[in-house]
Parts: sequence; structure tokens; C-alpha cells
Amino acid sequence: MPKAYDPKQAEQKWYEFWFKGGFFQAGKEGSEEKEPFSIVIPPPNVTGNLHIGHALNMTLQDILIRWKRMEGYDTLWMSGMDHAGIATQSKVEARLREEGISRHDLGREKFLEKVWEWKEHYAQIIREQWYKMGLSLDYSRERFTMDEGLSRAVRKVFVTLYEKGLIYRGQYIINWDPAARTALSDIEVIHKEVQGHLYHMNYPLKDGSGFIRVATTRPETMLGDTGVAVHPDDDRYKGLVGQSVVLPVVGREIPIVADEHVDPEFGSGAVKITPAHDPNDFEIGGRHDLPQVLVMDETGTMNENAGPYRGLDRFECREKIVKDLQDAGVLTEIEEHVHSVGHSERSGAVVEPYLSTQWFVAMKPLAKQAIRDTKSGEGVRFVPERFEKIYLHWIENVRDWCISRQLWWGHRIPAWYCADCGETIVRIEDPESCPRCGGGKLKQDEDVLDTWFSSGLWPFSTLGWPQKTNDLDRYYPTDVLVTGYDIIYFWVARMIFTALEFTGEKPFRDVLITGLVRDAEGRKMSKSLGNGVDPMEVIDQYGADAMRFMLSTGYTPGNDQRFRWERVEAARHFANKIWNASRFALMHLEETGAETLSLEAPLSTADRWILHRLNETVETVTESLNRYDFGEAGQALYRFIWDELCDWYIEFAKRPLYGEDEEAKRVTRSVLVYVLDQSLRLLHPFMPYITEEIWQHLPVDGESITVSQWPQKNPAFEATQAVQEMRVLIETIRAVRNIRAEMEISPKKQVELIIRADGSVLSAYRNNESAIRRLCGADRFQAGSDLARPDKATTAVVTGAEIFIPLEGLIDIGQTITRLQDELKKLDKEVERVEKKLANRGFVSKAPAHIVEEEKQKGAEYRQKRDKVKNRLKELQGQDR
RNA sequence: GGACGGUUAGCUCAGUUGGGAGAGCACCUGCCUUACAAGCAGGGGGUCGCAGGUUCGAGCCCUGCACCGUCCA
Repeated sequence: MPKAYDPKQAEQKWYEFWFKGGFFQAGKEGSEEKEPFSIVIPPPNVTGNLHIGHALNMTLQDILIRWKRMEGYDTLWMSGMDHAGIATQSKVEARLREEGISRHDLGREKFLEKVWEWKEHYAQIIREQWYKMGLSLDYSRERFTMDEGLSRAVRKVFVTLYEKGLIYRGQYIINWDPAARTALSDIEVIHKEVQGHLYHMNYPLKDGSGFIRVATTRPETMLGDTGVAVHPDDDRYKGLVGQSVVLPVVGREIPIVADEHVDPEFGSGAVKITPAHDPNDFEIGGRHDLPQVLVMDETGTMNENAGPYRGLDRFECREKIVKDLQDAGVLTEIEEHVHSVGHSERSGAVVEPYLSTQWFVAMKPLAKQAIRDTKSGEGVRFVPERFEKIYLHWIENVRDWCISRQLWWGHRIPAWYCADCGETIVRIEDPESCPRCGGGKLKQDEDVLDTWFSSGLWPFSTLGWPQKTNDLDRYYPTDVLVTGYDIIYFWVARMIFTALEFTGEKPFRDVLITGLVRDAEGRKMSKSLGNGVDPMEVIDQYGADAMRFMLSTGYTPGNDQRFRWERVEAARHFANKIWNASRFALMHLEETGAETLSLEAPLSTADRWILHRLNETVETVTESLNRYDFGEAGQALYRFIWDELCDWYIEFAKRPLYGEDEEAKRVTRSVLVYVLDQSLRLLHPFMPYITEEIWQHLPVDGESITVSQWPQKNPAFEATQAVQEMRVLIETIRAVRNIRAEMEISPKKQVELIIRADGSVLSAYRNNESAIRRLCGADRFQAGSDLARPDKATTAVVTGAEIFIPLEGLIDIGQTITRLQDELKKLDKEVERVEKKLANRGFVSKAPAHIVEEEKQKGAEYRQKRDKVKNRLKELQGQDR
């Protein structure tokens, strides 16, 4: 094995091995008796490359799947991608634009061919990125939202909801994206605070008796005004209700109406009403039968109703109309005003509230069951819990969902209109003729469905629904969904509604919510800032395992994390550490091969200690994963492997391994192989490649670590005595090293070590003499209960023992005195603290007995240590004079 | 305006039923010691945002405030 781990060489090799071995495939022969465990992938958009957020999300899922697979479940990680309507279509259109053509030049059919080509191209890129990340997706089941099967599911849902009256078509104010030229749903609109203006205008009363003053942030919409509204209780305007004003520029006569909805506190208390360009005005207009006048077209350009402003962009129009109205004395005041303006989530364009005919889903009836479930505690469990409130608040206030999009790329709405009688026909199968008049002139609705309509069916449509397939039966409902908090409304909530409605079950038991991966400065990664991190670049530089470990550990669930290259580097160092520990182990295994661990064999203190600690680590890692606490699991593994296995166990093991005692060698090798094997298994879900690479070198049975058994806690490994002994040994070795460092004793120089102790502590020293000699750099060693204090020796005191290092006069005693005085100060403080606590009657009577007992023991230890230090000081100070 | 998250070592962050403040990186010192210099050994560094409260005991629970951030209206 080479000195450093080379990810590139391992990654491709093992991924191919796994892939060919079919380890990722669910429901293979022999898995019938296993319990199923399933996750569906949040399908990435086929728009392009995966970003680091995907890498995080996918890594977490892969950890869960690999872990459960090792625990013996029949695991399914459903693979697939999303057609991503607007996003994909606009990318393809942009590409075409470079060639100087528009989608209209091509026509619908030809354009869609181009999009399918694009899809195939990027799907392959995405698959390759999945491979590189080491993901154990079931590729044999990969789905696409526009597959035939999934499209059937979409139609089935659409038709069923239509027949129940939960899908309807109508003319309402929707959010219009003038750049993408399509309707949007409410949640596709991002509201941003914008510094704008409030324009005050005086509309002249028809009878010439004066003006009524209105205020607006959007003066260009005045062209579409069809009324002025005031609050019915507003005394200022009581006499004016029922009268008319003459709309400036347009000359239209419009009524003054009274409506409860008007806020008398805002502006002058009178508002202009533009029913075709504002949702509130639409409502008010409806109540008062006001006409609806659209003044813009679908691109945000003023139309023929805008009179002289026709042909102007809406923002140009604003500037011009403000000037004109000022000149005319209508617009009398402009105030600075901060208000919230909707922007398209996709195109970034300012969204236009726009009157148009669209399809909607009535959400309230669908939300009912989901709300009931959550309130009764039977709903989907959110991890972390706090996201449940966010979800609940949204479903309780959900509004109807505009699902039609004026795009070509997507599921075409299964509605046909009869040219002869005007009938609307909604069918799963394409109709041949009109069922009402028998006419054959049917035209399908031009629009497609919101992408999220099909994504909302993902957990069951991918498993074959509406057909009753084996997969659906076996793997549905799924166990957990892993996704970001940014799509709780878009996706998670909608999956829950539709699943409850169409399958009668929750789509998943738990939903694990992840935070965002931000840049090192804490900013959101974005294309415009150019601060995004490409996961492929990270893998290229540090390996997939390092990236996975960095992303999945060391942060809090649900919180954002910052991407820092130093942390990836630290993860790579960790991988390398394991690599070298394994090299060490394999070096000693070469000659003899495998050894089976036997607890009957004469195990050393270190052997029993590391097995005990392994036991605890198995428990911590398993329990943490059960809680989805990847950070804790990762930390436990890091500490165990680096601090305990490498820094202590292996150092202790060197004595027997390099020694002459063949039995001791055998025993040590058996423990080392066992602990390494088990550690690699625990680490495998996090770092699949390096663990497989090493595991394949180890003399253990099994085809692949991927399908090896997950470690179990072994009660026979309990060894509290060994833990106590190791504590003393480690404390002693540290004390000696500390002395050596402070006294500047060269690492090469051997010293003499005399330890005074008795009872079990003494036997611990005697049993581990050679390890202590090695790790303390002591070529002469004595331990006993009644050893004489040597002259000219420096001293340290550890729990239950005194340590002497004779120094042959080359060291000044003053240094030792200073060190012991510092030590004494610390101990005095500790003793004082404990005694104060124990003197507190409240503490002794109210604190739990075991806590009080612990304090007493600590107190005894500190006092004992302190007394020893004091005695030594006295002796030394006497000697110094 | 409402809700939520954050504020802990120079930096990035852990800290799970309240019981002696931790990690990684950075920093200082000494080491190419026969797994690993991507390493080893030793070391310095924090009034846990502020103010109250509950408790024998608060980084952790309660109240208020400040600042940063997110979502919703």
C-alpha cells in the first residue's frame, strides 16, 4: 500500500465493482424475508450540473441507505429526475436564441424534440456526477417526471380532482411573469422590499365640484382604473359615494364606491380600483360590478387600452405618465415609499398581477386531512421538529393553486374544448369526439401543468401508481424524505396532500430538513455572485469521501453551514489517518494472515479497553444515526479512530507486535484486525470508498463492506476495570511527557522512571511496564508501594500515584518547584470548590445521590493528590537550600 | 407587523433529559521516533450577546432587550 491514500485510484474501481455487483438494487432474490427500507430521491432538475447543496442532500440519503442496507434491510433508494418546466424550457430557449431562433420559429413539436435532446444530455451528466459521489441509488428503477407511467399518474390525478370539483378553470388575477410569459403560483413569487414611491393624484369629480385624492405605487395602472373606493364609515367621503370621477388621460367616467376592504388610514383613505391588475381591486371590483380593463399584454407592454401609451414597456410608461400627470396638475405629490414587490423566482422579472384564464386546484379541502393528522400527532414527523410549525402554518393558510403554465415543456393539460358546442372535456384518454354534440373538432388546451404538480406525486408515481405494482406494495409508504427547507411548501406539503388523497397514506414517515450550504463568508451561493462550489471540483481535489465527511458531519441538523476548504482538508487528513493506521495493521498481518478474536485469550489492558470503547462507539454511532444526527455520529467516529485507536491503542500495540512473544503477537493482531474491521464498517456510510479499499485488503470474509453486517454492541466487551487502568496509564504518560517537554529533555534521551503506587493502580503499572517504558522514553523503570524517593528527582503527581524522574543534577530544581506550585494552586481551587459544594446543605439534600457521591469521590482524589504535591514541595524546597 | 433560527476560543462551529466549558483550523515550543510531516508530542487562549428570574446549582429552563439572518403577511 502506498504511503498516502489516493482517492482517484480507489473511487472509479470500487464504484464499478458495486455497480456490477448489483449491490444497490432493491428487491433482489433472497431479499423477500428482509424488511424494506425506502427513500425516494428529490429529483434534480435536468437543467444542468448538480451543486454542492445536492451533494449534501444526496450524501445524507446515501448514509442512511448504506447504513440500513448493512443493518439487513432490503433498501430501495429510488432514482430519478425532474423535467423542471420553466427552468429547462428557458435554458433551451436561451440556447436557441444564440442561434438566432425562437421556439416559435421551430413550432411546438420540433421545439420539444430539442428539449428532449437536452434532457438526455444532462441526465447522463447528472448520472455521472452521482457515480462520482459514490451514491448507492437504484439505477435500475430510475424515473423521469415525463415518463409515460408518471404522465399517466398526472392525468389520473388531474381528472379525478376535476371530477370531484377540486380542479377548476376560471378568470382570476394571477401572478404573471412577463419575461417567461407564463402564469406562476403564489410561492413562485419572491417578495422583496424595494425603495419606491407613493404617488398622490387628484381625480376630478364629474360634477366639477372638486377632486378626490388617491395614492398609488403604480401610477401606470391608472389607465385601467374602473372605480375609486372609500371605506363606508369614512366621514370624509360619505357625500361622495355614488358620484363619479373622470379618469384623467383616458376620460372614462368611473364611480366612487364604498367598500369595507379599504383602509382609511392609508394615504388619503381613497383608493383607485384596477380590477384587472391587482388582486384586492379584483375582489372589490367584483363586489361592485366594475369593469375589468387590461392595459398590458403578456410581455408587460402597454396595449391598446392604454391609449397614447400603447407600445411602451410598463416601466417606461410609468415614467412618462408621471411626467404627463404632473404637467396636467393631476399628480401633485411624490413620496419616498418602501414597499414589497413580487419577483419571479425563475426569471427575476417583476411579477405582474394579471387577469387571465387559468386552471386552479382548490386547496382547502385537500389540506384538511393533512392538518388533522399533524394536529393529532399522526402526521409526517419533521426533523428538526420546528419545521412542522412552518409547514402547518402554510397548509392552514393555503390558497388555491394556479397550475396552468403557458409553456410547451411539461405535462399538457388533459382538457379539450369542442369547437362546435364549446364543451370542456377532461379525460385520461384523448377523446375522439365531443360527448355532448358528437362533433369531432376538438382542440386540446395549449397549456402545461406546473412542474410541482407532477413532483407532488413522486413518492408513489415512481413506484408505479396508479397501477398496483409489487414495488408500490412493498416500498410505499417510504421511510424518510431528505430535502431542504426551501422547498417545504413547493414540494413536501404538496406530496403530503396528494398522497393522503390518492393513496390514503402519508408518503413518508419522517422528513429530514437540511439547511443550505453557504459560501465561506456565509453568503448564499448563487450564479450571479459566482461563489458557487462545484462538488466535482471538490472531489477532484480531495476525494469523494472527504467531501462527504465534511458535508455530513460537524453541523447542526436543519441549520445552514458554510463551505470551507479547510474543513474538506481536515476530512482528507482523517481519511489519510485511517489509511495509515490500516497500513500499520496490514504490515503486521502480512506474515501470518487472519487471526480470530477470542475473549479467552490473554488480553492486555489496552486490548480490553479498546474493545470496550468500540462497544460504546457502536452504540453512539447507531443511536445518532437513528436520530439523524450525522454530526454526532461523525464526531464519535473521528474521536474513536484518531484519538483512541491511533494515538493510544496502536501505540500500546507496538510493544507486543514488535516483540518476541508469539502469543501476544497473535492476540494483539486479532484485536487490531477486529477493531479496524468494525470501525471501517461504522465509517462506511460516510466514507464508502476508502473503507471498501482497506476492507478488501483485510483478512475478513465477505464480498464487499457494502453488504457486510452493521456492528452490534457486544456485552462481553464490557471492561470497566480496563477503562480505569487505561485512565491512570494515559494520565501517567502525559505527565511524563509534559515534564520532558518543560524540562527540555530531548526526545532521544532515555530517562529513569520511578513510580510509587499501590493496590490496583500498582498492578496496572506492572502489567503494562513495557508500554510505559516505550511511551515515556524510559529505559529504566520501577514501580512499587514502598520505593524510596530518589535524590535530585523531578516529580509529578497523578491520580493514585507519584512519579519520580531522577535527573542527575543537570536540571534545576526550581523549575520543578514552580510546576508543582502551579499544580498545587489548581488543586487547592478544586478542593475548595468541591468542599464548598458539599458544605452547601441545599446541594447535599436536593441533588441526586449519585451526583453527591461523585463530588465526594472527586474531593477525596483531589485532597490525596494535593497532599502528595505538598509533601513533595516541602522536600524539594528543603533540598533546594 | 407575525413566526423561527443564530449570538460560546483569533476563525468556523459542537455542546441531547440543568451537575466540573469542547473540536477542527490558526497560534507558540520541540521532534523527519521503525503507520502517518496530510504526521507526533507538549502548550497558550473563552465574564458562553446584555439584564433580570427560577434552582442547592444555568452555556442549557423562564422573561425582557440588543444585534445578525430566514420565512410569512
